[in-house]
Amino acid sequence: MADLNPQQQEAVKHVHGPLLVLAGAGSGKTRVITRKIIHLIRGHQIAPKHICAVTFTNKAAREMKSRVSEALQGHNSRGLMVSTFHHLGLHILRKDIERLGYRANFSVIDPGDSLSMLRNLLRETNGPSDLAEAIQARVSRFKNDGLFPEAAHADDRLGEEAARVYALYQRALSACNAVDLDDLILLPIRLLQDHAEARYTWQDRIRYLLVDEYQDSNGAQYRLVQSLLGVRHNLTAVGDDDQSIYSWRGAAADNLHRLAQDFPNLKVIKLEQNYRSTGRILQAANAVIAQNSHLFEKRLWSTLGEGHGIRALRCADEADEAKQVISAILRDRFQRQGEYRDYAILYRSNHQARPFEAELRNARIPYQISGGLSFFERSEIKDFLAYLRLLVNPDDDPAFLRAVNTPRRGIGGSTLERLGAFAKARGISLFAALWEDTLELPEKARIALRGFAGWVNLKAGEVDKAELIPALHSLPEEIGYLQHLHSEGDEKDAGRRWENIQELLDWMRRLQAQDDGPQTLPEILHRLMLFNVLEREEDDDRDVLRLSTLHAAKGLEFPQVFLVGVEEELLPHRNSETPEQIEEERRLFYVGMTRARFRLTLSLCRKRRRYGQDVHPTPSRFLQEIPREHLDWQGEQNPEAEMDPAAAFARLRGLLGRNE
DNA sequence: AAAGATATCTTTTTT
DNA sequence: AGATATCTTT
Repeated sequence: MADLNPQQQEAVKHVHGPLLVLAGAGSGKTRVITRKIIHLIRGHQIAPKHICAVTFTNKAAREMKSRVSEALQGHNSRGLMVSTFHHLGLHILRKDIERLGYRANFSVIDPGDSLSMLRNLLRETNGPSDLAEAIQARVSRFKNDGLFPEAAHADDRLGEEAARVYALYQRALSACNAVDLDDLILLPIRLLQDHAEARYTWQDRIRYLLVDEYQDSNGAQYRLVQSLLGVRHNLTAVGDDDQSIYSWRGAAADNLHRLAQDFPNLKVIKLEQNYRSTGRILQAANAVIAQNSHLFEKRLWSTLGEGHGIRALRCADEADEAKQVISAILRDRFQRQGEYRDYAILYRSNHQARPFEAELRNARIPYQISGGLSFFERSEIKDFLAYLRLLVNPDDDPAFLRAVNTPRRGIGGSTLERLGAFAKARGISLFAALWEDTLELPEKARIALRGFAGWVNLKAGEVDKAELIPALHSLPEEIGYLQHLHSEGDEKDAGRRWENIQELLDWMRRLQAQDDGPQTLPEILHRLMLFNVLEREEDDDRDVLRLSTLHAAKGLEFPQVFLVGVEEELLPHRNSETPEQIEEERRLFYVGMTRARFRLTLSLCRKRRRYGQDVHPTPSRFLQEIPREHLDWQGEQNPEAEMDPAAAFARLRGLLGRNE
């Protein structure tokens, strides 16, 4: 323990009772959790299966797990649970969902399917189907707040409508034997609340619960944590209210505060020594975040020396910004003989990545980008997964609808509509409905439907018995998917899509080959549903430059960070209006700054294209919150930055002349 | 059903 | 500007 500071040690050694660790950026919080797990296992002889650590992302979970098992070497870490909240929920449901009236082969549907289900429900009930997205967000919000349909209320029209549809939606899901992402938290709450036996089992199983990024947990997750703790209260919550950036998703940073009320004997430890950033970066970040109101006071300090000031780059436009940033990276990398992975380009919203991607491709620099279009949103992947889902759970209506006519089988819209109405009236799935003899259909349609359904049944049995992966490999051919791809687009496109399917199969094969990897199709499928990108361990070791949103950068660190587009309307984002929203934007900026170890560069543009029109952004207000002595403007002088934005804007307009 | 023309919206952030 | 949805025409 000699390599931990006194506060970290205290946190690790505090084993019994509730503990809150207020961990500033770069204060070694992941280390504390990891070490505590090891301490529990080695020092206190706790069986790994009684320890559960919850992280915010899959990646963080993977990292933590590998660090623990590395340190444990001799000890077996089998049974140790390190996962996201959603994964934990899935784990619980896999064991106990039958108590809630679902069957064990339940599907997890993606947000796209959930949206179409909601849209259909709205259409059927003459609701505002054009507002399906907004309603989906509201329903999701209910769920994130831990509210079941009967408890969901709202005081506006849209909310009322959402509450109404929420109930229908849950019923529809249950007819399909399916759950959505939010249910992975919500249903376990219901399970633990209503089923004492399950409650005791899980409370006995999870004796030590450690939660990372606690400031980003939402109401539902808070309730889940409470119900898992039971009377034991062995909770270690680690978080930082200054890094709370998910309130739009229902996260409540005052979950940190609620802990103090819920547990009078809560022990609070602050970690204020920063091991990541050099002094001037930290001082600048401190100055910025000092503008916010705080739940807990803390002040980060570092012993890494003063370091460089923060470099500020003024660029002509977004293309110039990309050019300047990337040539600065190239120059620096050459001088230091460093690696691409030492640099990250961070931005507020995804679309800002575009000019950078263009520039990087141009310069043939390898890069990795966060977010954007996910692998699992590609139509060929969705199609293929729909087949797999159907083999596991034929009642999965969204999967059925997708698979039944891809490739075309001559089952038209009117047939499906009639089938849908029949199923709805009886509260059964489409698959179940098509076997009913009372269903009135043209003979041709009936034969087509039952032919397809018969194939599903046959194949499901086959996949169950035979060697799994070979059986799946033949699937795309068997359903004529390759042909389907070629009939849809050009050669190149079809080839790429086919490769994507092969890649997915390959990924499944590797998942299965892992030590404690999923073995059966349902297991593999459940695992797949919780990823939005194909994540591979090898990816973490590649020497590539990182492009990332500020949100996705949380928890990461880089020797050098380029935080781009530091302009009003972008950061803070134009939709952020209330003081609370501005504070969240400021935290986002703070999170970005504190990712940097020894060099932080900010950039902003004089001109930018928005919706095809030129705009002249003003420097972000956050820029002015950085003490001037820590800010080094590059190139020409920047009087604008010191001016009031309106004055700067007027001056810019003058400089650029008439063209608006 | 498919191609082509036109209108409309887009840019928050994600497990 | 570029992508996507919707409408028109064959």
